[in-house]
Amino acid sequence: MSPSPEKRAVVRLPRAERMHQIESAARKLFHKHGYTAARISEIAADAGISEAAIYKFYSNKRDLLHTLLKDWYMGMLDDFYEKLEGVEGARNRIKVIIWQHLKSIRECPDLCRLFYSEVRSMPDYYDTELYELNRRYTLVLVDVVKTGIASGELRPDTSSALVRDVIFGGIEHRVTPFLMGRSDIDIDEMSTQLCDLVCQGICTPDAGQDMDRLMARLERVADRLDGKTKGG
Amino acid sequence: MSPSPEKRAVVRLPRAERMHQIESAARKLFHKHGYTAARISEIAADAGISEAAIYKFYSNKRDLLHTLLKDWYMGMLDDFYEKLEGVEGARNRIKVIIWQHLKSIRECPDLCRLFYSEVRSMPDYYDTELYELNRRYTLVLVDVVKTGIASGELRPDTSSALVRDVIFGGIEHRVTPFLMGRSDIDIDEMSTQLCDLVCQGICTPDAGQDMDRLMARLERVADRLDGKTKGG
DNA sequence: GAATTAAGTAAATCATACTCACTAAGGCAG
DNA sequence: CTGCCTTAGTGAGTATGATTTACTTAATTC
Repeated sequence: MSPSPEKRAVVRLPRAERMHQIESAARKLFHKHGYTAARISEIAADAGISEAAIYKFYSNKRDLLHTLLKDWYMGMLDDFYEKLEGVEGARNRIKVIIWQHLKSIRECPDLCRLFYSEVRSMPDYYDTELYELNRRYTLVLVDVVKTGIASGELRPDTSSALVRDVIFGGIEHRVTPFLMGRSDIDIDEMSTQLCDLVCQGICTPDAGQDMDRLMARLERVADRLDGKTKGG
Repeated sequence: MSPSPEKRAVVRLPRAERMHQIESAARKLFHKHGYTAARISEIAADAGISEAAIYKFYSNKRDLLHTLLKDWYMGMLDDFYEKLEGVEGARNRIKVIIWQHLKSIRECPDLCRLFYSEVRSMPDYYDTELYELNRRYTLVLVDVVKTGIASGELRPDTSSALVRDVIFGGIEHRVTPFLMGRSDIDIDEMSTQLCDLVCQGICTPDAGQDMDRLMARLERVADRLDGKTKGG
């Protein structure tokens, strides 16, 4: 009945399908063990193929990692453009960018962490496609800031690059405990707080609040006088 | 004259001295090749000993890296306390912290980069002494902000943790091209810009003593009117 | 000057990314 | 239907580099 040394039939899949399986396995195991500790052998086993087969699709382990992250980044970029559509005003647009960025992180903390720890700090990062994608991504914010300066909504001496670094760098630090699995994040609260912090610095101050307070006080005085004179 | 298979005499040094040599070599080679690509064998050769000897002093390659970075961090912490002495006012103290942090980075970009890329993102970072040192380091800023809130100099709804993340995260991003050897940094300009950006957000807006004077006058008027109606 | 400690080594071990030389499935041209 | 050719897939390596082991010998102590 069952031929003894049954040579398990080799399962062959179309290229795209197999790559999808490999990438799923890689993502799972990079997440579980981290990039360095994740073993190609384990990824291969999980994808149902031999180690050597991995190298038919990716030139090396790093290339596999970059493939995962490029997909993620391209999705995030699309989200930016989509969500910004129809939003007017520099402050509102900045808020959307912050919110959307936090949402992407919340959805894929594993990929985000891989990007922070394994890609961005490598010596050859500036030569990678991911660097280019990241540039395009952060450029969205830079352009919003520049437009805001031109329209007069933002201080003319604002450094758009500094705003970019403060926002993306601030988010990165703020989000680290979450990426390490030590806490959760409240996207709405965090985006509001950060946007307020940054904008109350870079928005042209509309001394309005003070004026409001003054008016309110004046009104109270007037009321008092009114009441007194009416009553007396 | 010269004995042929001359067995090169083994040079023995006191522990502290040898460790110093190893750490110098390690720093040099970590800088030259990056942590992963730096070879223990090359570090050993540079320090004038065999590979195996390294393990008499450090439990592994990572431990050697952490030793370098702990020294650096401890020096930075001392600098903070020293430079803050005698500086009054939240805004001035924040400026000093930013300036000093940038100066430390400028002086040791190699160590800074190792910390960013090799230490902070490791899964076990939270269990390391470096994590504790980093906490103490950033706590200096957090305390300054809290004191500033208490004294009324900073907005009462300021999140000290957010300020910390925005400042240290912003600096990290701002400084990355420099760490990668692609640009220089102007400490004075950068610290002024960043401090202005952050403080004009978190400082209670003294929309001018002008406004205050105006309001004081208004109050006097109100009081006088109050007195008049009371008296009359 | 014997005993102990500690600096140092050479050679083995081990883990793991990556390569090589090969097998065979299955679409397609004739 | 059949032989060819592209390509998914494999098993058995190779290479490299961190760490371990078992040992040697210089310095220190009593």
